[in-house]
Amino acid sequence: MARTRTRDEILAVAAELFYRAGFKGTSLQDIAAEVGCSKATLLYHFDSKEAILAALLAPAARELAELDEQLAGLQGEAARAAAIDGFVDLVLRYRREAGLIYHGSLDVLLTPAFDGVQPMIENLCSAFAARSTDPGEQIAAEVLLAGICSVAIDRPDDVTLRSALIAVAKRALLTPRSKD
Amino acid sequence: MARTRTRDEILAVAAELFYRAGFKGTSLQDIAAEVGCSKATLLYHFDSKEAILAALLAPAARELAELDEQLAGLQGEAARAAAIDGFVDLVLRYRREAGLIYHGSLDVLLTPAFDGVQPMIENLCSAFAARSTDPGEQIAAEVLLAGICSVAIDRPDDVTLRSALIAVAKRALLTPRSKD
DNA sequence: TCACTTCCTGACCGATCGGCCAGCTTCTGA
DNA sequence: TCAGAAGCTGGCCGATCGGTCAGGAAGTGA
Repeated sequence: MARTRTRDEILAVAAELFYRAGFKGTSLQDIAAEVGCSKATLLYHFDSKEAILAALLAPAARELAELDEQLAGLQGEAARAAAIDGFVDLVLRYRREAGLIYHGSLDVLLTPAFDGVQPMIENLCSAFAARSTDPGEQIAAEVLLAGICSVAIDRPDDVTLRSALIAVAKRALLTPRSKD
Repeated sequence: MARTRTRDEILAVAAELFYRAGFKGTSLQDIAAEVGCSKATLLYHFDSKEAILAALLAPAARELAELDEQLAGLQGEAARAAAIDGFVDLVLRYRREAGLIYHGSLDVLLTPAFDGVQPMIENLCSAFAARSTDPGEQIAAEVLLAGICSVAIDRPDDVTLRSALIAVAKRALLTPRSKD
């Protein structure tokens, strides 16, 4: 049973700073100053700066893995619809983490904390594209994935944002293309 | 008349490294090593690391300003159509720079190099939304802007990519909404 | 009370960072 | 030919970085 809330505060502050200033652009001292403790305190609670990042991402990655599992058995439009709903909800629950993925530099993606995430994002993309191999559909899926992550951060109104995100995704991805 | 191509090489290498590793994650020594010169050579050609970033962004920012001007007199669907075409073409011409905007950390946006860019992006967003103040339309516009920037980098095939980006943007943004 | 655990910290470390500077080399045009 | 400009560099600087460590304070339960 933790006796203090310092660990949680570190994570909350780090999430904000990593998002704003980037992982590399945020120093341990930055985090410590914001929390109101020493740098050594951060390193008492976490092994390293990357361990902070990993701990930050763990809950979101866990839920992404669950979504990944749900989608694994689905094909075509069923996969797409489930992916859109699931992903939008996930992004709304983990706004900073999602922003880190798409607003963070690519070097963050190379850290061990992201090891399992990349394949799941690719699976998600495949589901967004209804398992199509058509380049146009794949590109559309990627646009929507990236776009949803990018705009989720700054809008406080979950209800409007959620319905708008789902609506735009469906318009972009669900429009009948049987005439192509 | 420049006697060497060193300055251009610095810019090309910096564009790639800033994109991959972020501005803060790329050191002057990283750039110098890749170019094959000394760090001091970089600083002979550019006043500072940020001056490199500014020089990098200048051409893209110039063209963005031109697009901004073209769009200024347009309303509604005309604004939207012109914005989509213009922006997609701009992004395809400046893939790394566009990636820097959306794949870079927010602290890059706070540098003087980006001073004039932010308002233009907002204008572009307004044009994508056909000047609508409806939150759903604004959100859709932002999703598409971010998404287009995010996927432009890694696809070599301009023709397929261009038509796909324009198509997804129009589907997402142009679908009749008179039934709402 | 006291041994142990948890929590925290100042001081320190070696490495890296952006940038400066004196000086050398190469090129150019009068 | 030569003065000046352009181009480049090794060595250096102060600042910052992630991380280490010995030690102190607070809490806990026997």
